[in-house]
Parts: sequence; structure tokens; C-alpha cells
Amino acid sequence: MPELPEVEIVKRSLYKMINNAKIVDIKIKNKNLRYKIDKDLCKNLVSEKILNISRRSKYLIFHFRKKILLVHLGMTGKFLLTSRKDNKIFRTSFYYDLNILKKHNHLYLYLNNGLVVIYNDVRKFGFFKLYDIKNLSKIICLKKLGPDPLGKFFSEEYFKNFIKRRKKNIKNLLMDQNFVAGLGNIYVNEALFLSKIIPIKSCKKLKDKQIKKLIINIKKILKKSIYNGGSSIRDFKSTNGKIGKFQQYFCVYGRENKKCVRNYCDGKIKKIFISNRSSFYCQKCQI
DNA sequence: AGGCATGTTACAGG
DNA sequence: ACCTGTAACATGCC
Repeated sequence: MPELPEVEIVKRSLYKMINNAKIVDIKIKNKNLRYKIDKDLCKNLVSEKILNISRRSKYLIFHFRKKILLVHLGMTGKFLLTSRKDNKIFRTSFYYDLNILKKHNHLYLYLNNGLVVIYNDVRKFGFFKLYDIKNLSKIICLKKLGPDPLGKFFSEEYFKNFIKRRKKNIKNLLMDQNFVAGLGNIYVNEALFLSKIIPIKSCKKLKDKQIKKLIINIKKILKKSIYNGGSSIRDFKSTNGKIGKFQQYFCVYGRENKKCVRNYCDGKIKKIFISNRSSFYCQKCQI
């Protein structure tokens, strides 16, 4: 899926194009996403104005007068924007994938500014959930989330305090959304590489210096990725087989058996599974 | 054909 | 309570 940077990019591009627009019609082609789309979605949102679009972790939140719409993109969810006139996709957030199949378009939002927002999701792990605005603070999946990795609350102090009573390996810790919210498999692998920490290392055994470094690198890589327009896309491949510019920044992810990208290191990238998720690290410089 | 894929959640067992 | 592993969800790619 899109991890934090990609969701942030989606949020920004949607905000630019559709914030303040009014929904004039909704067509649900397929309500069977991860959760069934509310029957009342149309009733509640048609003729309502999008007052704001925000992000929490990997969740998008559309704000309306009385309701909020919580959206998760799962692994393969995307928003496409088209113009009602020529039906041509002219804006696809950060996706450059030209192989978007219409059969995976599940939901259409028609707006009063002539644009149509399409939700496309091959694997259907994403979801749309509607809540009363007054229940915002009660949304369980948001409530349990740890701090945003880019915010000031994700600090050395917080980190050390959290791991006092835990003994997970560092990779699983970073994947734990209740510890820090928004990292996924790719950025965790990358951040650990940049910090020269082996993913199976017990978080208890991390030195202060390593924790500091890790926090800095997490913030750095997320910012860099946002700056570059998002990068953790795998189901994206240009039709001519060229590697998109977005993936050139991966140092370890998907580089099994390749040489470490560090000039001074001749280590090889090893792939292992940690809690069933693929993990990549340099056997020489990550310790 | 079988393994793998950016995420989340439920369940079983330690 | 915490932790891990496994499976599930649905689809496509190699």
C-alpha cells in the first residue's frame, strides 16, 4: 500500500483539486471492499460540501458538515480524478500507472466543479466508513494509533519510554502502528538500513545513539519521499518496463542478493521473513 | 503452478 | 498483558 508519504501525497493532490467542492452524485459500482460500503453513503453525502481533507497515519479523512468519511487505501487503493466532459484521466495523484483497469473502479464521486473522483482498488483491501462528526474521537482504529512519525511527539524520550516494557525486535516495533503510526514494510526496511541496524535486533538492545539516529532517519526518509512525490509503489510499473524514478531511492527493499549501495561496503543484501513480512538488510553493515 | 505483493485484523498459543 | 506466527481478505504478476 501506500504508506504515510503516499497517503500524504494523495491527500494534498485531492485537497488542491476538490476541497470545497460539493458532491452532486455518488455511484457505487461495488460495495464489497474490505468492509461493505454504507448503504447510506449516498443519502448522507450527496449535496454535501467537502470542508476539509486530512490525514492520520495512512488514513484519509474527508470532513463534511455533519459526517466524516474515513478512507483507507489498503494495499492497492487509488484515487483517480477525471473531468466529466472528456472522461479522460488527467490527474492521478502520485500514480503514473497507465494500466488502471476500469473493472477495479468501485466508487464514483461526481462533483459540482465538473470533476469526478474515482476510487480504484485491485485487491479491495481499502475501505470507506462514515461516522458522525461528533464521534470523531471515538473511532477505534484512529484512537489506538501511536504518534505521527513526523511530529514532535515521536521523540527519543517517547521511544525509550515505550520500549521499557517491550522486547520486540526493532522491525516489528516500527511496524506496530500503536508505537508509531504510518510506517509500512518498505520504509521500515529503508530506515533500518540507513541507521545500520539489523531488523531482528531486540529493541531493548538499542543504544541511545542508535535510537537517535533511527528517529532522525525515519523523519528524513519520509520527508524526502513526500518531497519526491511518494515512492512505495510496487504494483506500479511503467508499461515499457522502465523503472520509475520513484523507486530509485530504495536502498534495500527488493534488492535481495544485490550489493550494498554503500560505496565502502561490499556486503550483500539478504532477504528474510520477520512475522511473515519480507525484510531486507545488508549482512555487513547492519548490526 | 505456486509464491509473493505496500495493510489490517482475528485467532491460537506461548 | 504482551508477543509471535498464521491465516484471511482479492487479485495479478512472475
